[in-house]
Amino acid sequence: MDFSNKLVSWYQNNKRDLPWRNTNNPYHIWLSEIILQQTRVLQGTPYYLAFLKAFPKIEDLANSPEDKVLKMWQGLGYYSRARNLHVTAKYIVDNFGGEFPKDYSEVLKLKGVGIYTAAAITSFAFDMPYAVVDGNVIRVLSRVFGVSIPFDTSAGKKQFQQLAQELLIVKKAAIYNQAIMEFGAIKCKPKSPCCSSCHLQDSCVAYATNSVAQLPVKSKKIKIKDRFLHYLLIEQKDDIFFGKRKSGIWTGLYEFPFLEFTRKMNEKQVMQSNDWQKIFLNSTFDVKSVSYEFIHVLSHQKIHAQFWRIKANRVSLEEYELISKNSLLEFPVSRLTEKYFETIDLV
DNA sequence: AACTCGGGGAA
DNA sequence: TTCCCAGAGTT
Repeated sequence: MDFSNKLVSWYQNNKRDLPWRNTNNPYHIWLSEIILQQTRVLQGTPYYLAFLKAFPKIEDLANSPEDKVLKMWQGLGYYSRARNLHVTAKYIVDNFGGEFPKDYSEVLKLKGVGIYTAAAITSFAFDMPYAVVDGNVIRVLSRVFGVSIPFDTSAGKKQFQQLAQELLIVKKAAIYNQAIMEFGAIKCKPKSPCCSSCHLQDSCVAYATNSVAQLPVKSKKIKIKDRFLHYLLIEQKDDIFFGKRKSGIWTGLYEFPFLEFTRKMNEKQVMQSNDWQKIFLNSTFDVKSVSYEFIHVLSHQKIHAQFWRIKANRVSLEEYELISKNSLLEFPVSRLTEKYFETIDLV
């Protein structure tokens, strides 16, 4: 039996029971695919179930306020996914009467849907012959066929895409795509792959050449930048300054006003900075406490954060609004802010 | 082509 | 620590 049919056969006997399988509903499949982008099944599953419960139909999602969508997405990361999910739900309701487009090029046009997700949706929902290429597929193909070109280059992407499309069983697109990804996820794993019990061992180039651990090949490595943030919880009576981020990391989430530095600053240095003095120039203030340093590590940033609790009068901050302290937990916030909330009494 | 965008789990 | 996860959008 050839590679593709072996995979399908393996899949039918070894697949996990996941909540977005065994459905042809394109709304459900789209939702699951957006949630699972760069996200593990274990982490994404509870979000998928919660979204379907809160928004049973795409119209429910389209009619929701963005802040509610972001609040439900809180903790999952890559928040542009949630904003694009919401934008696309409205777009489908407005332009397609709530019915998911069936044309590949139309699906690919949707915000937040790239070539992987377009192939996943059209194949899983409509059994159309588009091969998926995700991290799992790249790993399986690079090892089995000994493809050592870096996958994060344009030439590499093209080569893996072409190989995947050649291997696709056109008449069984949905199950084949599921099979190769499932095989990569639970058998041909990144770190300790199960080669000893692998039914493709005899035909695996990487296994024969003892290069399983060296594949796939990635060319660039990201460098992490340190950021030093001082969040200011400025309280005026029972209110506190809070605002929605407009750009950069955590766009769309809410946060306290903050001062940012490129190096570690002590409290005195922070209070002597121009940014601090600009905020408190015409006001009276009293620093009640300063938290310890929270270390928040992201893929490309290491954030050092401290939270200042300050009572003040006559502060004005244009980009922020004064909200009631006891409503803070209703807003979508980053995991960093959420973790800070877990350490204090807000009232 | 390079950069940006989260958070967590596994080794 | 390092890697990478059912990647996409912007510059």
